Amino acid sequence: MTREDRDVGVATWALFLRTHAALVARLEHELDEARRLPLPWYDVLLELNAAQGRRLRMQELGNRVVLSRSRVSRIVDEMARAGLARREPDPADGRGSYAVLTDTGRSALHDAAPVYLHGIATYFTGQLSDAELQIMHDALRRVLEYAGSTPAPPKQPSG
Amino acid sequence: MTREDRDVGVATWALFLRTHAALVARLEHELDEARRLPLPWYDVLLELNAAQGRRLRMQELGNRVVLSRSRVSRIVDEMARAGLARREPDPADGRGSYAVLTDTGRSALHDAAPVYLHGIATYFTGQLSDAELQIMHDALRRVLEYAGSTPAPPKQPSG
DNA sequence: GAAGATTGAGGGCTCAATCTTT
DNA sequence: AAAGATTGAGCCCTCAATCTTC
Repeated sequence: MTREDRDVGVATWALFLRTHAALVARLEHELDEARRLPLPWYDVLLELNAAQGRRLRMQELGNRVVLSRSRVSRIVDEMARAGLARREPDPADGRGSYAVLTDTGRSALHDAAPVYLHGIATYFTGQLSDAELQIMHDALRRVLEYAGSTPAPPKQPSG
Repeated sequence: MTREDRDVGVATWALFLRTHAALVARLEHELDEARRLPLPWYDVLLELNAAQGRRLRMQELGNRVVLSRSRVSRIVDEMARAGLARREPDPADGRGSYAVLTDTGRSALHDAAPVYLHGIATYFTGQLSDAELQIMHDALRRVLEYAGSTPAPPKQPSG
């Protein structure tokens, strides 16, 4: 790797950080503006809707939305209070607890999805060619897999 | 844009979010492990070091590290207490205030840089080909510029 | 005693209000 | 009264401790 290439690497990393910050702020703003919906709530709705039986264990939900179990626990509480989800104990294992999407939640998702999708289409994919998109997809998959495969900073250790 | 392409778009966006979370956690961890240095501190050191006279106005520093003015104000306080930076009033404008890199700060940066650079090289650029890196660089630049150019969610409005 | 989940405590970050200088 | 910066209030998030069930 030449010196220029290394500079491109650091520069790209910096761009990655700034772009992430800008885009997340953007989408959060539009989602809140249009639907009064925090981004993490949207993510939870999305994952629950995609899951078998529209329900997920707390831990699994946390993994998918990239939030700690404790945060998920509180968010599901709030969403339950708002009627978008409800809790259900796991009949097979008394320790486990499910978050289940309600009809209200489902309709909130269908209501919010166009806003979010439009944001992505406008600010992200809209600025990229099909080829770029495909390359980024493959590249990010590789990076993510590597970061996940290696010894990892223990996020919320077992006990 | 075909249906598959749109799916790739959303999937890539999702990967973007997950990869960002994983990588930042990674680098933060290694930097803290090796040098007891929070990532925002590293960023501040970096920007101050790169700046004219190794000093920057609070507002400008905030822009560069993607942090609010208030956060920067507090971080510079902490870093001053740790001896890595100091404050200086702007002689030309009594309202303004500079953050200035100290020798200690400079040496802390030189100490920490290899750790950070190594992390980027290992987890990010190391997983990408030169071509991919170049494409990502150009693509992100375009996305960021567009997100910045458009009416924007007012981050900390003027007054 | 380990696993799933929740609760308590605390840090990071932003917004709004305030203070100072122009 | 506007601009630069700091302070006060409060949300979001995680870690550690705790409770319950296996």
